[in-house]
Amino acid sequence: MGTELDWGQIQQDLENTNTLDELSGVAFRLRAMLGIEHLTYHWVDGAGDQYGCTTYSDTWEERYRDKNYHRIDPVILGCFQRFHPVDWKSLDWSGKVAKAFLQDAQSHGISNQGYSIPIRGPNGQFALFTVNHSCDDETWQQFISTYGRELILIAHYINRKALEFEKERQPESPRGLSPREIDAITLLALGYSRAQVAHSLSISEHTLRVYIESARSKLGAQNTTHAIATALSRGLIVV
Amino acid sequence: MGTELDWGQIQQDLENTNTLDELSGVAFRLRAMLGIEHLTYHWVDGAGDQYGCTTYSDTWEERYRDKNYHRIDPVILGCFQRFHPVDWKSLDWSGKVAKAFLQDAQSHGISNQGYSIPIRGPNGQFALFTVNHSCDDETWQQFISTYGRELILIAHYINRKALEFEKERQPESPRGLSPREIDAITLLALGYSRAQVAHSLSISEHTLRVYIESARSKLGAQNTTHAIATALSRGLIVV
DNA sequence: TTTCTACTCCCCAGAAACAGCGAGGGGGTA
DNA sequence: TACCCCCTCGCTGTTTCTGGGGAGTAGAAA
Repeated sequence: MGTELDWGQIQQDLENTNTLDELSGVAFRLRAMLGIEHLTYHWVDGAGDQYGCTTYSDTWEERYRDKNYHRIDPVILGCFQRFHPVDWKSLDWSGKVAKAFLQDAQSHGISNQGYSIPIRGPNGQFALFTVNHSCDDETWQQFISTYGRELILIAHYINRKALEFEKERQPESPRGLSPREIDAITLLALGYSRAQVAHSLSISEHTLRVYIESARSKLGAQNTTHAIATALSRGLIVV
Repeated sequence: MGTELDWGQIQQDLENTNTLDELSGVAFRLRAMLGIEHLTYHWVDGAGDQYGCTTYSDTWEERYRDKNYHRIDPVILGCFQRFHPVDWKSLDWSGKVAKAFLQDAQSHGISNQGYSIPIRGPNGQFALFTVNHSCDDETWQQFISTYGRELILIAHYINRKALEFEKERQPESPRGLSPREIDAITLLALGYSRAQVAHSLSISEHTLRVYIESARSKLGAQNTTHAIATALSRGLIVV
């Protein structure tokens, strides 16, 4: 494994990256710089419309998507509730499905040591940056303590780049919700009924419905529950 | 301004920080290390229940809270929609309220140059790390390009510490949901009606209701919408 | 073996949410 | 000034959800 990263080069490299495909090249070059076996940036989208760049095999990538593994992968589930980087060893692999997943992963070339960094952006965006290698625990510990800070920064910069691409992909500007709309759906998300919300906000239930309706249409949601879920996952409201 | 940060010392300092009050000490020491006038970590909570650590005057801090400035502060509004760090100059200060806010801030000792880094954690947590100084544009540019990466890391580590404090404040042990229950509420969160969900899962609508009911009671939720919001914010389902 | 949990199905009546309509006042922006 | 968005209130009927109840299977855990 190398000893020091050339940040000028990394930033230059990212600067010259203009498409998602080119990001894969960055992944491979970073892998070489770090001297590890695998490196992945994975934008996690609940709908399964996920992408990123990886040095894993295409086979595994496809399999992961086909099997909807992002719903059971302990790495994703664990990181989703954490802020700090996570060593795979500290995750919960006790479940039956988790064990089967682990076995399947290893049979597709995923190494035993892993370290994943959760990254979050606006509107509830969530991504994972992962380094993966096969070695003993001590060597791995050494690697993490040497490169821990650098890995956080790499995760940050790659995500920044990915968000740029995303912005180009969907220039739709999701209009924000008005304060009253936010109040309304926040209280609904807290379990209040319409009547209770209307009372809390000191407005009539009819008025309340107008807010819910407009929030729903702004969010492109099918129904109230969908609107709440959308607002939550976009980070428009906090419960 | 200094030239190189001693990360060992910074991490040690954070390690020894066990309360929110002690975090203020860290802020002052970091300010000295960076050789700037002000430094702020600010946890932004939609409900206004915000806290953090700052080297700003208590007067300004109180005023900020009293006036609910977090609702109009262009720094917060701007950073909330961005991922990358933001120089205050690139924000939109054109509004009337924004100008008044800026003037008020400067009359309370806030310097002209500012650089804010948005940070996000699980469950929609959002915080800002800001450095503030008075100097000309060129000097400031120099400072940012020298310390940009370090500032990102400082923001990361302080936020990690703040989240630890927060977790101590509200410990909870959520029982997991069964696979069928997860399927059910996930589809509901995606906007499906009961009938559609039942059809998708190839079960009767009656059965579906049992799942929703049991999920609701496990989550301690008042109604279906509440259950979905709870599951989402606990990271039990992903949409 | 017993016990527990997960999964499946069924009934009913009342409460709540839904969809779509219209209308007026206030405030800021162009 | 005109325009747009936000906030507020109103009506009606239809669809859906809610909250009780009970009951049987299979598999895993104790």
